[in-house]
Amino acid sequence: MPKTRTKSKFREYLLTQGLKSTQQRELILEEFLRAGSHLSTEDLYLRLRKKNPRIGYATVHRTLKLFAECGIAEQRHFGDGQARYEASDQGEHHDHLICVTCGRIVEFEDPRIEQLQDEVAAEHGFSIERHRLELYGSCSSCRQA
Amino acid sequence: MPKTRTKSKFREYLLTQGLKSTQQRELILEEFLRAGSHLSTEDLYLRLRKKNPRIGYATVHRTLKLFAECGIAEQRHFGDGQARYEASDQGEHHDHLICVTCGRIVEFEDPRIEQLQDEVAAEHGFSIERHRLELYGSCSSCRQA
DNA sequence: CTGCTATTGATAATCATTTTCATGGAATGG
DNA sequence: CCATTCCATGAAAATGATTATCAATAGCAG
Ligand SMILES: [Mn+2]
Ligand SMILES: [Mn+2]
Ligand SMILES: [Zn+2]
Ligand SMILES: [Zn+2]
Repeated sequence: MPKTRTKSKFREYLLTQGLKSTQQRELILEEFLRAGSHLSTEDLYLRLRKKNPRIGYATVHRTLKLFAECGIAEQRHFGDGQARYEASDQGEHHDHLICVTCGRIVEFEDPRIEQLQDEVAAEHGFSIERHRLELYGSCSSCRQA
Repeated sequence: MPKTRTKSKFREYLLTQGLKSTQQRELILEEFLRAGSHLSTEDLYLRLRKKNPRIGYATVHRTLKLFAECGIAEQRHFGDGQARYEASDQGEHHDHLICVTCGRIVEFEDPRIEQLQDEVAAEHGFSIERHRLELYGSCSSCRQA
């Protein structure tokens, strides 16, 4: 959760994998942590270009995948055709409410739902390794307008 | 649910929309209903080519979208990058268990989960218009192997 | 420093999906 | 039955997101 901790986790990952710590990777991680969650590769790329116009899209893309491999970020898909990333909260899990009008995303976690998912899976002989729950609708401000 | 009913619903839709009933559309619907559920455009296209090699991919694609518009089919995305379609059970809803090893898909519906989703949404001031719940894991046969 | 190797970024390749457009076919009204 | 109109079709190209390629560059171990 603290940015410093995330950064050291990433540097450690690079070390153990024989990868190099570079200016770009530092910059991308810095901006990724500064920016709000659920941003697409393009979102982050555009933000980064303002600070360093020499950064390449491919590098941003590869670095975000690295973040995911390393466990400091998670990839999401909300049905608009592009991958989004968010910083991961160390083993914590949450699902999403998405406003189809304004795009607002609210995170939630409901242990009762998680429990029922396990039950359902067990009834069908499945063991779950991950799941995906997204609720699409309109947020209160969009309904008033 | 009965195929004849689905077919007449489609023909009726074509009529009311000023669209034409064609050999291809009849053929595609026939094969769509015959084939198992959750097939991709390509899956259906390949099946159709065996019977009529002159059919075009674009036509299959457009016709599947027509089915969805008309309400006789629903589009799904299970994270493998391609859209899948299944015949819709008239207002009935279900979610999916997906085996990440063999690709098997099991359908389920749990009113308790649906209920909790509504509660969670209400707590955050959202009104849900649709949702998506997918449980990924391994089925019993894949775990034994 | 030097040299080895990973990384970078411009560009091209992929892959599913969607569009384009010339041709063919379905329906309607003589 | 014919003509006309307009929709549908299918081959091919366009799109958009993602991923691969490759020559030039930059970490880093020695
Ligand atoms: Mn989130
Ligand atoms: Mn299904
Ligand atoms: Zn909203
Ligand atoms: Zn399986």
